[in-house]
Amino acid sequence: MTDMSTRPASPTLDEVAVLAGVSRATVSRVVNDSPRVSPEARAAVRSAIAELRYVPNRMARSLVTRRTDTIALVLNEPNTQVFSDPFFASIVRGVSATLADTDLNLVLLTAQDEREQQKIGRYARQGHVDGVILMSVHSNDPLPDILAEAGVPLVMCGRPFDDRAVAYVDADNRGGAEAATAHLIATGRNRIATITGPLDMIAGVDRLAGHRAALTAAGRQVHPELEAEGDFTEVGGARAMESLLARDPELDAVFVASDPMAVGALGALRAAGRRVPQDVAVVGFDDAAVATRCDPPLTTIAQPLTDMTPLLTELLLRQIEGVGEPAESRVCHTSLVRRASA
Amino acid sequence: MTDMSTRPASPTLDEVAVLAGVSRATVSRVVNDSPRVSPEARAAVRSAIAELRYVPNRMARSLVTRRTDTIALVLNEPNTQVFSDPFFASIVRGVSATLADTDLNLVLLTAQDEREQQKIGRYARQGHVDGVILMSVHSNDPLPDILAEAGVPLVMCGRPFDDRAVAYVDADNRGGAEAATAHLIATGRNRIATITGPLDMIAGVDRLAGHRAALTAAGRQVHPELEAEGDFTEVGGARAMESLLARDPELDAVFVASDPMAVGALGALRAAGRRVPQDVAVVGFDDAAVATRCDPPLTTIAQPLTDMTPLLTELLLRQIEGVGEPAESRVCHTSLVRRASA
DNA sequence: GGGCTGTGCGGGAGCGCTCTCACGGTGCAC
DNA sequence: GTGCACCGTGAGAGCGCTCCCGCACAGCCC
Repeated sequence: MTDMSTRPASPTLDEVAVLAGVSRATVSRVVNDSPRVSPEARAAVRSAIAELRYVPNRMARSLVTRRTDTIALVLNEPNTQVFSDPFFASIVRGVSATLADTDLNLVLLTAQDEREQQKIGRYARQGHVDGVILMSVHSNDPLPDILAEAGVPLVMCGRPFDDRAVAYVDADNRGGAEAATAHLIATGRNRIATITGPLDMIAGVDRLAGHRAALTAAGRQVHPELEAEGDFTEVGGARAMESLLARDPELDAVFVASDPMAVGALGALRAAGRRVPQDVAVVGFDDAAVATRCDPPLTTIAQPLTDMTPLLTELLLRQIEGVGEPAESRVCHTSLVRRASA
Repeated sequence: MTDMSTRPASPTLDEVAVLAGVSRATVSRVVNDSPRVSPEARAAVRSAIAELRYVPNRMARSLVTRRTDTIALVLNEPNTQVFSDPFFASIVRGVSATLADTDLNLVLLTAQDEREQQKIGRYARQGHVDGVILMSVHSNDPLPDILAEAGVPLVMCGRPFDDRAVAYVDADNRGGAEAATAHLIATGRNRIATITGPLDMIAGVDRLAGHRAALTAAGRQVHPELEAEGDFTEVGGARAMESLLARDPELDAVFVASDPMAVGALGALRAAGRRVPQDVAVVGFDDAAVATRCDPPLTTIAQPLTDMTPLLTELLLRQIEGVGEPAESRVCHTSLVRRASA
C-alpha cells in the first residue's frame, strides 16, 4: 500500500483469477502446468496473465513449497588472482550451461575471507538456495561443516580433506600427476622438479603425491629441494620456477601443477636462458586454453571438465530430490595431452 | 511434515516464543533488534534462539517486507575469456567488500547468451533481489530494458548506449583515452595506432573517441588503417597488434584500450622484433595488476576502482531506499600512470 | 436406475513471518 | 486524585502462494 507510487504493484494470483473468471487454484494449476485444467480455463488464464503481465512471487511460492529452485556455486577464494583462473571460468560456464534448460537458477557466491564465508553459510541456512556446489576448498574451510550441519544439500568440487561423508566430484589428480611425471621419466629426464599447488588444497596435495609416486615407482629419490609450492597463479609459477632454478640449475624437467603456473614457469625459464623442451621439459595440468597458445604449446594433463560439470549438478540434484540417500561421489579420469613442451 | 525424516525441520518463531515464554511478536522484535523490548524478555528470547538453533526463514520475511536483502551483480558476457578479466574481478571484490559489513548479500549472475539473460531477467522480476548492478553491457543487451520495465532498481557499471534515464557509474573513458594518446603525441610519436575494445561496448566506443579527439586536437589525421578492434582479451590484443603491424610496419606508438590486450600487444611486438618503448611506445588502460608485472611495465590509464565500487553500491542502495528519486549517475576521473612502456 | 469412477474446479487452511493496534501498567504533571 | 504520555507486550490480520479436500457433473457398468 505504502509504496504504490514508487513501484508498480505487481498483480497477484487473485487478480488474475478474477480477470479470468476462475479461482485462484485454477490459476495456480495453469502456472504450474497441471494437466487437469480444461482448455477453455487454461486459455482464459493465459490471456489474463498476459494482460496483467503477471509474474509469480517466488517468495510466496517458496514459503509453501520449501523450494527456491536456485542453487549456489560457491567460490571460496581469498586470492583475487585465482578468481580469474580459467578452471573456475570453465566450471561456472559448464554448470550454468547444464542448468540452462531446466528452470533452476544459478547464483555465484564468492568469499574472500572467513567473514564472508560465514555470511554465505547464513545465506544458505536461511533457505535462499536448494543446494550448494562448493569450489576451491582449503583445509581450514568452515563452509562444509556449516552447510552439512544445516542440512543443505552439498556437492564439493574436489575431494574433501578428511574422509567425511560428503558428495564430491574430482579429477584423478593423483593419477594425472603420476602420468605427467612418468612421461618425463620415460622421455629420459633425470632431475625432475615440481611446482605444486597450494598445499592447503586437496588438488595441490594430491598432485604432489602423484608426482612423488611416479618418482618412487621408477626407483628415483624424492628430493625436497626439487619441490616448490605455488599458488595456481602465473606469477606464483614464475616465482617458484626461479627458486627451483636457484636451488638446482641442472634440473632438466618440471611438472607444474596447473597451466597458469606453467605459463609463469615458461616465462621464468626463458628469462633464465633455458630452452623448452631442449634444456628443460615442462608438463602442466588442466589443459586450459592457454596451454595451446603459449610458446611452446604445453604438454599437460587434461581434466575431463565436460564430464565433471554435468556430474556436479546431477549429484546435487539427486541429493535435492532424493530422500536422504547416501551422498554419492565420482572421480573422473585425466589424460596426458602431448604438445611441444615435453 | 512429509520430510521430517530427511531434513531437520527448522524451528519457527512460534516455537522460540513458546520456549521463551513470550509472544511471537516479541521474538520478532528481538530478532530485528527493536529497542522496545525489556532486557529480561530479550535475554529469554536470545537463549531460546540459541537452544533451538533458530534461523529465521527469509522467504517468509521477504513475503511481508518485500525485501530480500540481496543484490545481484550481473556479469553479462558471452566470451568466457573476458570473464577472467582482472577488471571484473576487481569490481566483484570491491562490491563484495563494500557490502561485507552490511547485512546485504551479494549474488553473482552470469549470462553467456540471450537465453540466460532472459533467465536473469525473470529471476530479478520474481523478486529474488532488491536491486541489480549490471556489468559489461553490450549494445544489443535486453537486460536494461527488462529490468527497467520490471521496476527493479538498477545501476549500470558503464554508461548506457542510448542516453536513457538509468543510473550508472563510469570511468571517464573518453578523457582517459585522450590523455593516453596526448601523452604519445607529447613524447614525439608520429604514427600512433590504437587497439580498441569491442565496439558494441560503450567503453570501447568512448576510448576510441578519446583517442581520435586527441589526434584531432593536435592537428593530426585519423587513419582508419591505424585502428584495429580487439575484444579486451590478451589473445585479441595480440591479433590486433599483428594486423596493425601488417598494415603499417612503420607505426611507432599504440594506445591499447585495456591492459590485458596491451600485454598481448607487447607479445606480438616482441615477436615482430620491435623494442618497447624505443621502436614502439605502448599505453594501456585499466592499471591492472598485470601492468606492473609485464615487460616492460606498462604506462597505462588508471581507473579509480576504489571510488567506483563504493559508488556503485551507494547509488543502488539509495535507489532501493529512496521513493522514486531520479536516478543519479557519476563519472570518475582517470589518470595517466607513467611506467616504462611509453 | 443406482452406484461407481473420474475429471474440472473452488473453498479454505496454512507456510513463517511482520506490523498495526489495543491493552495494562508505570511515572509524571497538574 | 485525575489526566496523560509512554512503554513493553500480545492478539490477530495478512503477505501471495500451494495443496488438500470435497463438490458437481459426466460417463460408464451391471
